Amino acid sequence: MRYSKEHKDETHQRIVKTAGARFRAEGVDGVGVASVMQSVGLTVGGFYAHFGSKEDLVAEACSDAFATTTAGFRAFIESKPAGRRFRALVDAYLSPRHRDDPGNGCTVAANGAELARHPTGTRAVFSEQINAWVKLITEAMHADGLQGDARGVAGTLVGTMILARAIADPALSETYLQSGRNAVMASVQRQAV
Amino acid sequence: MRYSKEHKDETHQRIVKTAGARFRAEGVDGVGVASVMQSVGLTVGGFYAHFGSKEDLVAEACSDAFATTTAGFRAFIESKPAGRRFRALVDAYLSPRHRDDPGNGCTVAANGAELARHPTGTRAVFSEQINAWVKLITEAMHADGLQGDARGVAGTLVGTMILARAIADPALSETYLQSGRNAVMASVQRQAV
DNA sequence: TGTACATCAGTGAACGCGCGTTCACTGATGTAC
DNA sequence: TGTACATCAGTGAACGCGCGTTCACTGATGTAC
Repeated sequence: MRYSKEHKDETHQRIVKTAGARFRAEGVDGVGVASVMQSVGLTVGGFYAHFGSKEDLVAEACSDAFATTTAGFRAFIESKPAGRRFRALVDAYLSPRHRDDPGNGCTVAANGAELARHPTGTRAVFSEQINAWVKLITEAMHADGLQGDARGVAGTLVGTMILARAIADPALSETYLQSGRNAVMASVQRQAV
Repeated sequence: MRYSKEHKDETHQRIVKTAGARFRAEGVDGVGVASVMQSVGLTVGGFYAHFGSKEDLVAEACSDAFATTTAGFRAFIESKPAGRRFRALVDAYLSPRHRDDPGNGCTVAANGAELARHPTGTRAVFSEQINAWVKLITEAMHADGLQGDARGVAGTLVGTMILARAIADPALSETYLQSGRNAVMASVQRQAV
Protein backbone atom coordinates (compact mmCIF):
# COMPACT_ATOMS: atom_id res chain seq x y z
CA MET A 1 0.00 0.00 0.00
CA ARG A 2 1.13 3.47 -0.77
CA TYR A 3 -0.37 4.94 2.36
CA SER A 4 -1.00 3.39 5.73
CA LYS A 5 -4.55 2.59 6.84
CA GLU A 6 -4.35 5.53 9.24
CA HIS A 7 -3.58 7.87 6.39
CA LYS A 8 -6.71 6.91 4.48
CA ASP A 9 -8.88 7.09 7.57
CA GLU A 10 -7.51 10.52 8.33
CA THR A 11 -8.25 11.79 4.82
CA HIS A 12 -11.73 10.27 5.04
CA GLN A 13 -12.36 12.13 8.27
CA ARG A 14 -11.13 15.41 6.81
CA ILE A 15 -13.60 15.03 3.93
CA VAL A 16 -16.42 14.22 6.38
CA LYS A 17 -15.65 17.18 8.67
CA THR A 18 -15.24 19.64 5.80
CA ALA A 19 -18.46 18.48 4.13
CA GLY A 20 -20.35 18.59 7.44
CA ALA A 21 -19.42 22.22 7.98
CA ARG A 22 -20.06 23.33 4.41
CA PHE A 23 -23.39 21.48 4.07
CA ARG A 24 -24.64 23.25 7.18
CA ALA A 25 -23.39 26.66 6.07
CA GLU A 26 -24.33 26.46 2.37
CA GLY A 27 -26.90 23.67 2.12
CA VAL A 28 -26.44 20.17 0.73
CA ASP A 29 -27.48 21.23 -2.77
CA GLY A 30 -25.26 24.29 -2.53
CA VAL A 31 -21.99 22.38 -2.18
CA GLY A 32 -20.50 20.14 -4.87
CA VAL A 33 -18.24 17.11 -4.49
CA ALA A 34 -15.39 18.82 -6.38
CA SER A 35 -15.70 21.87 -4.15
CA VAL A 36 -15.50 19.78 -0.96
CA MET A 37 -12.42 17.95 -2.24
CA GLN A 38 -10.79 21.25 -3.11
CA SER A 39 -11.43 22.53 0.43
CA VAL A 40 -9.68 19.40 1.70
CA GLY A 41 -6.75 20.06 -0.64
CA LEU A 42 -7.39 17.13 -2.97
CA THR A 43 -8.82 16.67 -6.48
CA VAL A 44 -12.25 15.33 -7.42
CA GLY A 45 -11.30 11.92 -8.73
CA GLY A 46 -10.04 10.74 -5.35
CA PHE A 47 -13.47 11.17 -3.82
CA TYR A 48 -14.72 7.81 -5.04
CA ALA A 49 -11.93 5.95 -3.24
CA HIS A 50 -13.72 7.10 -0.06
CA PHE A 51 -17.44 7.22 -0.87
CA GLY A 52 -19.75 5.40 -3.25
CA SER A 53 -21.69 8.54 -4.10
CA LYS A 54 -22.41 12.07 -2.93
CA GLU A 55 -25.46 10.72 -1.13
CA ASP A 56 -23.20 8.45 0.95
CA LEU A 57 -21.17 11.50 1.95
CA VAL A 58 -24.33 13.43 2.81
CA ALA A 59 -25.47 10.66 5.15
CA GLU A 60 -22.10 10.28 6.82
CA ALA A 61 -21.27 14.00 7.03
CA CYS A 62 -24.65 15.01 8.45
CA SER A 63 -24.64 12.15 10.91
CA ASP A 64 -21.11 13.01 12.04
CA ALA A 65 -21.88 16.74 12.25
CA PHE A 66 -24.96 16.06 14.31
CA ALA A 67 -23.16 13.65 16.66
CA THR A 68 -20.26 16.07 17.10
CA THR A 69 -22.58 18.97 17.89
CA THR A 70 -24.53 16.88 20.38
CA ALA A 71 -21.25 15.79 22.02
CA GLY A 72 -20.20 19.43 22.19
CA PHE A 73 -23.43 20.44 23.91
CA ARG A 74 -23.05 17.50 26.28
CA ALA A 75 -19.52 18.53 27.27
CA PHE A 76 -20.73 22.10 27.67
CA ILE A 77 -23.61 21.36 30.02
CA GLU A 78 -21.58 18.85 32.03
CA SER A 79 -19.14 21.66 32.73
CA LYS A 80 -22.05 23.39 34.51
CA PRO A 81 -23.30 22.39 37.95
CA ALA A 82 -26.44 20.24 38.08
CA GLY A 83 -29.33 22.65 38.59
CA ARG A 84 -28.12 25.01 35.86
CA ARG A 85 -27.68 22.65 32.98
CA PHE A 86 -31.01 22.87 31.20
CA ARG A 87 -31.00 26.66 31.13
CA ALA A 88 -27.37 26.64 29.96
CA LEU A 89 -28.29 24.29 27.12
CA VAL A 90 -31.25 26.41 26.05
CA ASP A 91 -29.29 29.66 26.25
CA ALA A 92 -26.39 28.22 24.28
CA TYR A 93 -28.65 26.80 21.58
CA LEU A 94 -30.76 29.93 21.21
CA SER A 95 -27.82 32.34 21.20
CA PRO A 96 -26.84 34.87 18.52
CA ARG A 97 -23.53 33.03 18.34
CA HIS A 98 -25.21 29.78 17.27
CA ARG A 99 -27.53 31.67 14.93
CA ASP A 100 -24.61 33.37 13.17
CA ASP A 101 -22.45 30.25 12.80
CA PRO A 102 -24.63 27.56 11.18
CA GLY A 103 -21.55 25.74 9.85
CA ASN A 104 -20.69 24.63 13.37
CA GLY A 105 -24.23 24.40 14.68
CA CYS A 106 -27.28 22.17 14.82
CA THR A 107 -27.76 20.03 11.73
CA VAL A 108 -31.56 19.87 12.05
CA ALA A 109 -31.88 23.64 12.05
CA ALA A 110 -29.48 23.91 9.08
CA ASN A 111 -30.50 20.93 6.94
CA GLY A 112 -33.57 19.30 8.48
CA ALA A 113 -36.13 20.25 5.84
CA GLU A 114 -33.68 19.46 3.05
CA LEU A 115 -32.72 16.05 4.47
CA ALA A 116 -36.40 15.12 4.81
CA ARG A 117 -36.41 14.96 0.99
CA HIS A 118 -33.46 12.55 0.83
CA PRO A 119 -33.60 8.75 0.42
CA THR A 120 -34.67 6.52 3.30
CA GLY A 121 -31.11 5.43 4.11
CA THR A 122 -29.99 8.99 4.74
CA ARG A 123 -33.10 9.78 6.76
CA ALA A 124 -32.65 6.69 8.94
CA VAL A 125 -29.24 7.75 10.32
CA PHE A 126 -30.67 11.21 10.81
CA SER A 127 -33.62 9.89 12.85
CA GLU A 128 -31.22 8.15 15.24
CA GLN A 129 -29.29 11.36 15.80
CA ILE A 130 -32.51 13.23 16.61
CA ASN A 131 -33.28 10.68 19.28
CA ALA A 132 -29.80 11.11 20.78
CA TRP A 133 -30.31 14.86 20.83
CA VAL A 134 -33.68 14.51 22.58
CA LYS A 135 -32.05 12.18 25.10
CA LEU A 136 -29.49 14.85 25.95
CA ILE A 137 -32.27 17.38 26.50
CA THR A 138 -34.03 14.91 28.78
CA GLU A 139 -30.88 14.35 30.80
CA ALA A 140 -30.32 18.07 31.20
CA MET A 141 -33.87 18.48 32.50
CA HIS A 142 -33.51 15.62 34.97
CA ALA A 143 -30.13 16.87 36.21
CA ASP A 144 -31.90 20.10 37.14
CA GLY A 145 -34.88 18.40 38.80
CA LEU A 146 -37.17 19.46 35.99
CA GLN A 147 -39.74 17.54 34.06
CA GLY A 148 -41.20 18.28 30.67
CA ASP A 149 -41.54 17.07 27.13
CA ALA A 150 -38.07 16.94 25.58
CA ARG A 151 -39.48 16.40 22.10
CA GLY A 152 -41.51 19.57 22.38
CA VAL A 153 -38.41 21.39 23.62
CA ALA A 154 -36.41 20.12 20.64
CA GLY A 155 -39.11 21.41 18.31
CA THR A 156 -39.08 24.86 19.89
CA LEU A 157 -35.29 25.07 19.73
CA VAL A 158 -35.12 24.08 16.06
CA GLY A 159 -38.03 26.21 14.89
CA THR A 160 -36.93 29.29 16.79
CA MET A 161 -33.43 29.03 15.30
CA ILE A 162 -34.88 28.78 11.79
CA LEU A 163 -37.08 31.83 12.34
CA ALA A 164 -34.17 33.77 13.88
CA ARG A 165 -31.98 32.97 10.87
CA ALA A 166 -34.69 33.76 8.34
CA ILE A 167 -35.36 37.22 9.77
CA ALA A 168 -33.01 39.79 8.27
CA ASP A 169 -33.25 42.44 10.99
CA PRO A 170 -30.87 41.50 13.86
CA ALA A 171 -32.94 43.24 16.56
CA LEU A 172 -36.16 41.51 15.50
CA SER A 173 -34.28 38.23 15.18
CA GLU A 174 -33.08 38.62 18.77
CA THR A 175 -36.68 38.98 20.00
CA TYR A 176 -37.45 35.60 18.44
CA LEU A 177 -34.50 34.00 20.23
CA GLN A 178 -35.73 35.55 23.48
CA SER A 179 -39.27 34.28 22.89
CA GLY A 180 -37.93 30.81 22.20
CA ARG A 181 -35.90 30.80 25.43
CA ASN A 182 -38.95 31.93 27.40
CA ALA A 183 -41.21 29.38 25.76
CA VAL A 184 -38.86 26.51 26.55
CA MET A 185 -38.28 27.53 30.16
CA ALA A 186 -42.04 27.99 30.66
CA SER A 187 -42.72 24.51 29.27
CA VAL A 188 -40.84 22.69 32.07
CA GLN A 189 -41.95 22.27 35.68
CA ARG A 190 -40.04 21.57 38.85
CA GLN A 191 -40.16 17.84 39.47
CA ALA A 192 -42.43 16.61 42.29
CA VAL A 193 -40.29 15.09 45.12
CA MET B 1 -50.87 43.38 -28.18
CA ARG B 2 -51.25 39.74 -28.91
CA TYR B 3 -52.74 38.94 -25.57
CA SER B 4 -54.80 41.06 -23.22
CA LYS B 5 -53.33 42.35 -19.97
CA GLU B 6 -55.47 39.82 -18.10
CA HIS B 7 -53.97 36.99 -20.08
CA LYS B 8 -50.42 37.89 -19.06
CA ASP B 9 -51.39 38.38 -15.42
CA GLU B 10 -53.09 35.03 -15.42
CA THR B 11 -50.03 33.26 -16.85
CA HIS B 12 -47.85 35.08 -14.32
CA GLN B 13 -50.05 33.82 -11.50
CA ARG B 14 -49.97 30.28 -12.81
CA ILE B 15 -46.15 30.38 -12.79
CA VAL B 16 -46.13 31.80 -9.25
CA LYS B 17 -48.57 29.21 -7.89
CA THR B 18 -46.86 26.29 -9.61
CA ALA B 19 -43.43 27.40 -8.42
CA GLY B 20 -44.72 27.98 -4.88
CA ALA B 21 -46.02 24.43 -4.63
CA ARG B 22 -42.97 22.82 -6.20
CA PHE B 23 -40.42 24.84 -4.22
CA ARG B 24 -42.11 23.70 -1.00
CA ALA B 25 -42.33 20.08 -2.08
CA GLU B 26 -38.92 19.74 -3.73
CA GLY B 27 -36.84 22.63 -2.41
CA VAL B 28 -35.82 25.81 -4.22
CA ASP B 29 -32.57 24.27 -5.46
CA GLY B 30 -34.41 21.13 -6.50
CA VAL B 31 -36.66 22.82 -9.07
CA GLY B 32 -35.40 24.45 -12.26
CA VAL B 33 -36.92 27.30 -14.25
CA ALA B 34 -37.44 25.09 -17.31
CA SER B 35 -39.18 22.49 -15.17
CA VAL B 36 -41.57 25.06 -13.67
CA MET B 37 -42.44 26.40 -17.11
CA GLN B 38 -43.08 22.88 -18.36
CA SER B 39 -45.46 22.27 -15.42
CA VAL B 40 -47.31 25.40 -16.48
CA GLY B 41 -47.48 24.14 -20.07
CA LEU B 42 -45.06 26.71 -21.53
CA THR B 43 -41.45 26.69 -22.74
CA VAL B 44 -38.40 28.10 -20.92
CA GLY B 45 -37.78 31.16 -23.03
CA GLY B 46 -41.07 32.80 -22.06
CA PHE B 47 -40.05 32.89 -18.41
CA TYR B 48 -38.07 36.10 -18.81
CA ALA B 49 -41.10 37.99 -20.09
CA HIS B 50 -42.44 37.54 -16.54
CA PHE B 51 -39.43 37.57 -14.20
CA GLY B 52 -36.01 39.14 -14.25
CA SER B 53 -34.35 36.07 -12.79
CA LYS B 54 -35.03 32.84 -10.94
CA GLU B 55 -34.30 34.70 -7.71
CA ASP B 56 -37.19 37.10 -8.47
CA LEU B 57 -39.49 34.11 -8.88
CA VAL B 58 -38.24 32.61 -5.63
CA ALA B 59 -39.06 35.80 -3.75
CA GLU B 60 -42.50 36.18 -5.32
CA ALA B 61 -43.47 32.50 -5.19
CA CYS B 62 -42.43 32.02 -1.57
CA SER B 63 -44.09 35.24 -0.51
CA ASP B 64 -47.29 34.29 -2.31
CA ALA B 65 -47.23 30.73 -0.98
CA PHE B 66 -46.75 31.98 2.55
CA ALA B 67 -49.52 34.59 2.25
CA THR B 68 -51.92 32.07 0.74
CA THR B 69 -51.23 29.53 3.48
CA THR B 70 -51.70 32.15 6.17
CA ALA B 71 -54.98 33.24 4.56
CA GLY B 72 -56.08 29.60 4.46
CA PHE B 73 -55.36 29.14 8.16
CA ARG B 74 -57.18 32.40 8.86
CA ALA B 75 -60.28 31.27 7.00
CA PHE B 76 -60.09 27.92 8.75
CA ILE B 77 -59.95 29.28 12.29
CA GLU B 78 -62.59 31.91 11.60
CA SER B 79 -64.91 29.07 10.67
CA LYS B 80 -64.51 27.90 14.27
CA PRO B 81 -66.25 29.56 17.22
CA ALA B 82 -64.15 31.91 19.33
CA GLY B 83 -62.85 29.85 22.22
CA ARG B 84 -61.74 26.99 20.01
CA ARG B 85 -59.65 28.80 17.47
CA PHE B 86 -56.17 28.55 18.90
CA ARG B 87 -56.41 24.82 19.49
CA ALA B 88 -57.87 24.34 16.00
CA LEU B 89 -54.95 26.26 14.50
CA VAL B 90 -52.37 24.24 16.41
CA ASP B 91 -54.03 20.91 15.60
CA ALA B 92 -54.31 21.79 11.93
CA TYR B 93 -50.70 22.92 11.70
CA LEU B 94 -49.30 19.94 13.60
CA SER B 95 -51.38 17.36 11.74
CA PRO B 96 -50.18 14.34 9.72
CA ARG B 97 -52.04 15.86 6.82
CA HIS B 98 -49.89 19.01 6.87
CA ARG B 99 -46.76 16.94 7.47
CA ASP B 100 -47.44 14.77 4.42
CA ASP B 101 -48.34 17.60 2.05
CA PRO B 102 -45.49 20.14 2.23
CA GLY B 103 -46.34 21.47 -1.25
CA ASN B 104 -49.48 23.08 0.15
CA GLY B 105 -48.16 23.81 3.61
CA CYS B 106 -46.11 26.25 5.64
CA THR B 107 -43.28 27.90 3.70
CA VAL B 108 -41.06 28.39 6.76
CA ALA B 109 -41.14 24.71 7.63
CA ALA B 110 -40.47 23.77 3.99
CA ASN B 111 -37.96 26.42 2.91
CA GLY B 112 -37.01 28.50 5.95
CA ALA B 113 -33.42 27.33 6.36
CA GLU B 114 -32.84 27.46 2.63
CA LEU B 115 -34.26 30.97 2.23
CA ALA B 116 -32.07 32.23 5.08
CA ARG B 117 -29.15 31.75 2.65
CA HIS B 118 -30.76 33.84 -0.07
CA PRO B 119 -30.09 37.53 -0.87
CA THR B 120 -31.41 40.28 1.40
CA GLY B 121 -34.25 41.23 -0.96
CA THR B 122 -35.71 37.73 -0.83
CA ARG B 123 -35.29 37.52 2.93
CA ALA B 124 -36.99 40.88 3.45
CA VAL B 125 -40.31 39.81 1.91
CA PHE B 126 -40.03 36.60 3.87
CA SER B 127 -39.57 38.46 7.17
CA GLU B 128 -42.79 40.37 6.56
CA GLN B 129 -44.72 37.18 5.99
CA ILE B 130 -43.39 35.73 9.24
CA ASN B 131 -44.73 38.73 11.09
CA ALA B 132 -48.14 38.29 9.46
CA TRP B 133 -48.15 34.65 10.51
CA VAL B 134 -47.25 35.55 14.10
CA LYS B 135 -50.04 38.13 14.06
CA LEU B 136 -52.56 35.45 13.10
CA ILE B 137 -51.37 33.26 15.98
CA THR B 138 -51.76 36.20 18.35
CA GLU B 139 -55.30 36.86 17.15
CA ALA B 140 -56.25 33.21 17.57
CA MET B 141 -54.99 33.30 21.16
CA HIS B 142 -56.86 36.49 21.95
CA ALA B 143 -60.08 35.19 20.38
CA ASP B 144 -59.90 32.33 22.86
CA GLY B 145 -59.09 34.50 25.88
CA LEU B 146 -55.56 33.16 26.03
CA GLN B 147 -52.28 34.93 26.44
CA GLY B 148 -48.83 33.77 25.54
CA ASP B 149 -45.83 34.40 23.38
CA ALA B 150 -46.90 34.01 19.73
CA ARG B 151 -43.29 34.07 18.52
CA GLY B 152 -42.43 31.14 20.75
CA VAL B 153 -45.51 29.32 19.50
CA ALA B 154 -44.46 29.94 15.89
CA GLY B 155 -41.04 28.48 16.69
CA THR B 156 -42.52 25.35 18.23
CA LEU B 157 -44.87 24.82 15.29
CA VAL B 158 -42.13 25.19 12.68
CA GLY B 159 -39.52 23.12 14.52
CA THR B 160 -41.92 20.32 15.38
CA MET B 161 -43.01 20.06 11.75
CA ILE B 162 -39.41 19.84 10.59
CA LEU B 163 -38.65 17.09 13.12
CA ALA B 164 -41.83 15.21 12.20
CA ARG B 165 -40.91 15.34 8.52
CA ALA B 166 -37.28 14.34 9.10
CA ILE B 167 -38.19 11.23 11.07
CA ALA B 168 -38.77 8.28 8.77
CA ASP B 169 -40.89 6.14 11.10
CA PRO B 170 -44.54 7.36 10.95
CA ALA B 171 -45.40 6.27 14.49
CA LEU B 172 -42.38 8.04 16.00
CA SER B 173 -43.09 11.06 13.82
CA GLU B 174 -46.62 11.18 15.24
CA THR B 175 -45.26 11.32 18.81
CA TYR B 176 -43.30 14.43 17.84
CA LEU B 177 -46.45 16.06 16.48
CA GLN B 178 -48.23 15.18 19.70
CA SER B 179 -45.40 16.59 21.82
CA GLY B 180 -45.48 19.81 19.80
CA ARG B 181 -49.24 20.19 20.28
CA ASN B 182 -48.85 19.63 24.02
CA ALA B 183 -45.94 22.04 24.28
CA VAL B 184 -47.84 24.80 22.52
CA MET B 185 -51.04 24.35 24.53
CA ALA B 186 -49.01 24.26 27.76
CA SER B 187 -47.25 27.52 26.84
CA VAL B 188 -50.43 29.64 26.87
CA GLN B 189 -52.45 30.74 29.91
CA ARG B 190 -56.05 31.77 30.34
CA GLN B 191 -56.16 35.54 30.19
CA ALA B 192 -56.74 37.42 33.46
CA VAL B 193 -60.13 39.22 33.33
C1' DT C 1 20.23 -6.09 3.58
C1' DG C 2 18.90 -5.15 -1.17
C1' DT C 3 15.86 -5.44 -5.09
C1' DA C 4 11.57 -6.29 -7.80
C1' DC C 5 6.94 -6.12 -7.61
C1' DA C 6 2.04 -5.24 -6.17
C1' DT C 7 -0.94 -2.07 -4.10
C1' DC C 8 -4.02 1.70 -4.19
C1' DA C 9 -4.81 6.85 -2.62
C1' DG C 10 -4.86 10.41 -5.31
C1' DT C 11 -4.52 12.84 -10.27
C1' DG C 12 -6.61 15.25 -13.92
C1' DA C 13 -9.10 15.03 -18.08
C1' DA C 14 -13.29 13.69 -19.88
C1' DC C 15 -18.40 12.02 -19.91
C1' DG C 16 -23.39 13.40 -20.37
C1' DC C 17 -26.58 16.25 -18.26
C1' DG C 18 -29.36 19.97 -16.40
C1' DC C 19 -28.80 24.50 -14.84
C1' DG C 20 -29.96 29.84 -15.57
C1' DT C 21 -29.98 32.89 -19.18
C1' DT C 22 -30.01 34.91 -24.05
C1' DC C 23 -31.83 35.72 -28.47
C1' DA C 24 -33.66 35.79 -33.20
C1' DC C 25 -38.09 34.39 -34.31
C1' DT C 26 -43.33 33.73 -34.75
C1' DG C 27 -47.95 34.76 -35.12
C1' DA C 28 -52.42 36.13 -33.00
C1' DT C 29 -54.39 40.15 -31.72
C1' DG C 30 -55.33 45.26 -30.65
C1' DT C 31 -54.94 49.63 -32.88
C1' DA C 32 -54.70 53.22 -36.55
C1' DC C 33 -56.32 54.71 -40.67
C1' DT D 1 -66.38 47.98 -42.26
C1' DG D 2 -61.91 46.61 -44.08
C1' DT D 3 -56.93 46.56 -44.25
C1' DA D 4 -52.07 47.40 -42.83
C1' DC D 5 -49.24 47.64 -39.16
C1' DA D 6 -47.20 47.41 -34.38
C1' DT D 7 -47.03 44.86 -30.31
C1' DC D 8 -45.21 41.38 -27.40
C1' DA D 9 -46.23 36.63 -24.96
C1' DG D 10 -44.42 32.70 -26.03
C1' DT D 11 -41.07 29.52 -29.01
C1' DG D 12 -37.11 26.72 -29.33
C1' DA D 13 -32.34 26.44 -30.08
C1' DA D 14 -28.16 27.80 -28.26
C1' DC D 15 -24.72 29.81 -24.65
C1' DG D 16 -21.27 28.77 -20.92
C1' DC D 17 -21.03 26.55 -16.70
C1' DG D 18 -20.93 23.39 -12.81
C1' DC D 19 -22.81 19.17 -11.53
C1' DG D 20 -21.92 13.89 -10.21
C1' DT D 21 -19.41 10.28 -11.95
C1' DT D 22 -15.85 7.52 -14.68
C1' DC D 23 -11.38 6.16 -15.96
C1' DA D 24 -6.62 5.45 -17.51
C1' DC D 25 -2.83 6.97 -15.09
C1' DT D 26 0.96 7.90 -11.49
C1' DG D 27 4.14 7.12 -8.04
C1' DA D 28 5.29 6.43 -3.09
C1' DT D 29 5.28 2.80 -0.14
C1' DG D 30 4.56 -1.96 2.01
C1' DT D 31 5.63 -6.68 0.99
C1' DA D 32 7.93 -10.83 -0.94
C1' DC D 33 11.99 -12.85 -2.06
